[in-house]
Amino acid sequence: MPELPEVEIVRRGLERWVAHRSVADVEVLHPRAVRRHLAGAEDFALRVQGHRLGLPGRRGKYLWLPLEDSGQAVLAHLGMSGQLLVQPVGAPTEKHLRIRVRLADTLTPAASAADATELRFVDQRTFGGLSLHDTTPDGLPDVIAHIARDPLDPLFDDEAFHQALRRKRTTIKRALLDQSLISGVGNIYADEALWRSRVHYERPTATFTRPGTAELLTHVREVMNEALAVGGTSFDSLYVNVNGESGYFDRSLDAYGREGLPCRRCATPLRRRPWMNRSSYYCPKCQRAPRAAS
DNA sequence: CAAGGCTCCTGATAGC
DNA sequence: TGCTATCAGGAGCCTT
Repeated sequence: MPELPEVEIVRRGLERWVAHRSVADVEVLHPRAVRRHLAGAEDFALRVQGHRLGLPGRRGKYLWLPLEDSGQAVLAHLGMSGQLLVQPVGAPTEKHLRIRVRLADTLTPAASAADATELRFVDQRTFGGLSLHDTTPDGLPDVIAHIARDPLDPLFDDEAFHQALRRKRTTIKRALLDQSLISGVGNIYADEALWRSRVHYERPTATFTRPGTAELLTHVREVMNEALAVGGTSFDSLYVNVNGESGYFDRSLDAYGREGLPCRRCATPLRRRPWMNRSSYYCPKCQRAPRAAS
């Protein structure tokens, strides 16, 4: 399930293999994979083809490919199970191939047709998709202007984040997953960062002290950087990076998915609690529930 | 306006 | 064995 580190790995793959190439043709195999396009998938395809692709950008879990000289960009979100694969032309079609982007040129003038590759969007659960948007003057697709910077962004404002927590009347895990406050954190890394910080997921955000917020951000960054260092997490075989290679960070998870297994700090069995139609994993001893919470 | 809940989707797995 | 129920969950959208 791609979170910031996984999406960044994909972005780097696109930069290496797809940037500066031109779109020859777009084939949409599943209409739902094209998002927010009232004119339909066919119109989306027509508008994208013929353009040269610029350097891929990323904000949080969104990534995009600028269409040069158009003021527009193709925005991608991988959802839960989405993959952007660079595959040899003619490679067997994936079972859940949704969109195929044929590229007009090869990587080098000397490359033969046998080396030609294409970009494929593959997505089993179709929570993800591609869309086309105008870009703001700073190059951001306009529809993601509300997405906050991520904690690895040099311009992320720790103090502003702390003040936002103080103002909110919500709980910390909800805040970590609120992409308008801090982007790139999903269910897995939220649980990991909270476990490292010894903070219960239902702690009210308004109770955070400045040092407490600082420690939490430190752990969010640690978790993300460790995942980046090994190329992202994968544990259900649905996520692979842009070249189809699985990550292996899942072996390093301390909280997520470890219900009943001993806490790596205190050996207390970890618990899983239903939470917002998903699960929260935590150590009942290290991460004490706030008094107001159940 | 803020907060929280609902919903989209498919496949693996558990349970009977 | 084969069916059904449950779970996975990002984020737009809706309700309160």
